[in-house]
Amino acid sequence: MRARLLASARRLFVEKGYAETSTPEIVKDAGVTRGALYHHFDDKAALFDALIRAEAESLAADIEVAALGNAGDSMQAGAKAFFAAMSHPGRARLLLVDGPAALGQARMDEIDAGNGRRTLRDGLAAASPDLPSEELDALSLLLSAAFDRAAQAIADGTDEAPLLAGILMLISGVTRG
Amino acid sequence: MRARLLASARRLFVEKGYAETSTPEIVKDAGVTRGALYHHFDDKAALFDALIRAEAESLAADIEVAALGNAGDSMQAGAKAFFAAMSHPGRARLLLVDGPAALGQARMDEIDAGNGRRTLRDGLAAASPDLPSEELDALSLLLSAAFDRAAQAIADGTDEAPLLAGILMLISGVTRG
DNA sequence: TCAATAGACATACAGGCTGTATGTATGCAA
DNA sequence: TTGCATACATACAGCCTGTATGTCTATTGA
Repeated sequence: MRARLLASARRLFVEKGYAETSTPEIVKDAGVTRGALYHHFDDKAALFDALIRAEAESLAADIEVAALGNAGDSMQAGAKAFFAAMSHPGRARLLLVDGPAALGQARMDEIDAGNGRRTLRDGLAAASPDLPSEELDALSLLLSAAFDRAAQAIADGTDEAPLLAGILMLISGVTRG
Repeated sequence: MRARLLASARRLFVEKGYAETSTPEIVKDAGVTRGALYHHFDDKAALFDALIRAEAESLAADIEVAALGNAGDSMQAGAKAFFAAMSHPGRARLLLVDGPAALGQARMDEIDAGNGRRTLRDGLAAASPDLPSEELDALSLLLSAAFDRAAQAIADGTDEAPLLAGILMLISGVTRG
């Protein structure tokens, strides 16, 4: 039941966006009543929060799987794994557009537990051990923004190759000096 | 009247966000009725669209002014001018959070007329004439995402210096080859 | 000068959505 | 079997959006 609601919500949120999807639509799609929805979730935002948490978990799991497949240069492998996992239909919209808008960037960071940025920071720190800590923070923030924007563009149909190349240029530019 | 509505809308949108601000609140703050609002704007989104257009114009104007002041290295001067202009209260939220969420990234790009990205692309092209066109597109997209995220972080209270340094590191890493 | 019209606003209303309060059935526990 | 909690359904109140309608003023054209 909870799962049915989450599945219907995901489909509709991906298709029309969070704000434009009403709870009557969701429960109609799931074949239940609004009573069931408000029994399992405090409100519409809580339903979305649960959905986003599940999506973030799936993302992390997919990245882990893909990273095992891509051996070699860890940064390039990580970037490819991220893009592959992020290309799951609807994921970019949920995690990069509607999530921050509806729940706030702070809550999104909380859900992500800094997963992406932390990994990135660790990679940078390993490649450039002499960077001061605050500079590592700044660079990982900036690069994760670039990653996110690239994933969004790819989801919107932009060719992946130049974006991947661009990301790798940015990273190598930093790690070289 | 239009101006009064836009001013009240801006204050409330900045304070509480677009979705959480109702038209009755706006007109109450402006001291008029909803009739006036719907006389001047097609709907709430059109009011927000007009507000965003004005904000984007102010941003462009402020950047131009600041850029005249900051002579020297054009990239560093441009970055400083961008951050300074973007630190105008509420601007980051309007242009980087609520704008894309409510109007869509496509509409935001249309309003911006690609101003920021185009400038960035021109700068990159001048510094690295041998980069292929599609790579310039990718890099300017990625870097503008980094610029935006940095501006957001600064608006949220993060120290500007490491972010500016990080941006310049990213750019110099790319332009050096 | 006077009627006709357009613009600027106010008022009133219909429909939809959210969240809550209330009702009902089912299973478990004492 | 009596009591209670859980899982839902139904009903309701309040708010919000967008539209329809009314009013007043300024302007235009004859």
